[in-house]
Amino acid sequence: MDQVLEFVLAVKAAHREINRRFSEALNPLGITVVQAEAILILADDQPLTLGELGSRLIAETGNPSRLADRLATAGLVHRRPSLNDRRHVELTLTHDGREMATRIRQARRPLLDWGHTLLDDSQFAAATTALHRVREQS
Amino acid sequence: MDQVLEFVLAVKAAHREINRRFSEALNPLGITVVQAEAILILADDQPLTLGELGSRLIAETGNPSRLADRLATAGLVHRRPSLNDRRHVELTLTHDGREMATRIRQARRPLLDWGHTLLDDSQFAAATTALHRVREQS
DNA sequence: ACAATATCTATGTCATGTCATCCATTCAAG
DNA sequence: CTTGAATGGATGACATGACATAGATATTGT
Repeated sequence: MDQVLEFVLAVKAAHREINRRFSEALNPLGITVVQAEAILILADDQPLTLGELGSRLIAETGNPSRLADRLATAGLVHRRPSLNDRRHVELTLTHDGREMATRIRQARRPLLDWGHTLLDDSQFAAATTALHRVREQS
Repeated sequence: MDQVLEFVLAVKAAHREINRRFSEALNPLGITVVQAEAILILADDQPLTLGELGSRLIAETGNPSRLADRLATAGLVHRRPSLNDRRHVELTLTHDGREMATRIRQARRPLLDWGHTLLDDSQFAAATTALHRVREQS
């Protein structure tokens, strides 16, 4: 089979497996993989508007307003219209959201440890570089 | 950042980019990436039951009965209960489905050519091996 | 043969990705 | 300043992935 096609299928398969494992690890916390990503992004860099969060989530199009809905409903995120530009919505973590960020980091640690058993550093570096290449070139 | 985490994010990003490009290429055909995958799988190996198709699509859980619904509605796939075991549904491509398989292969060729410009063979082989490792190990 | 179990598919629910559209707000051109 | 364009977000529509469950059919144990 074409080598590019094999690579593409391998990316798909790895993505599903990674999602499955992370989803399983996050299940006790009652949140999804994407929700966890959003919380960690906010924990690193608050406040963010919906659009900024969307860019960091690598969501090509659209905005994560429904994701923010669910996080707000779950009491993890606070939404407030920006004072400077009332088109913007500023997102910040609530107290529960900050606690959740800590629990997410704890929950994913075993997965990262597992990952380190799969490949050595140079292999990870090479694979990551190859994957980045897909996005860099037009 | 943790190397595993970088790898995981790179897999996500590459997956989205790949899907975006393939989706764009298939758009003129009026089908989605997953539908195209299913059609090519059937073109290679007919007939298949829903469960068999599901395995080849690397869908972890569940069955692609709704996917088959849409392909049948679009007139690309024929569904027939198996005579041996009436729990099974046998899927075969219609005439339109076989034509679609050809058009899918044509539509994706430029993408595969583009892929070959990104990395050389050994780089693809290394990356694919690394990605497979994610699924092999438990 | 009958009953319990297993298998395969269909279907419902929820979260997400993607696309399109609408509305409020802001900015820019005149 | 007023009007038109641009921006940010909300929302609807559709396909999908994942999970759960139900119904039909087949298999197994007795």
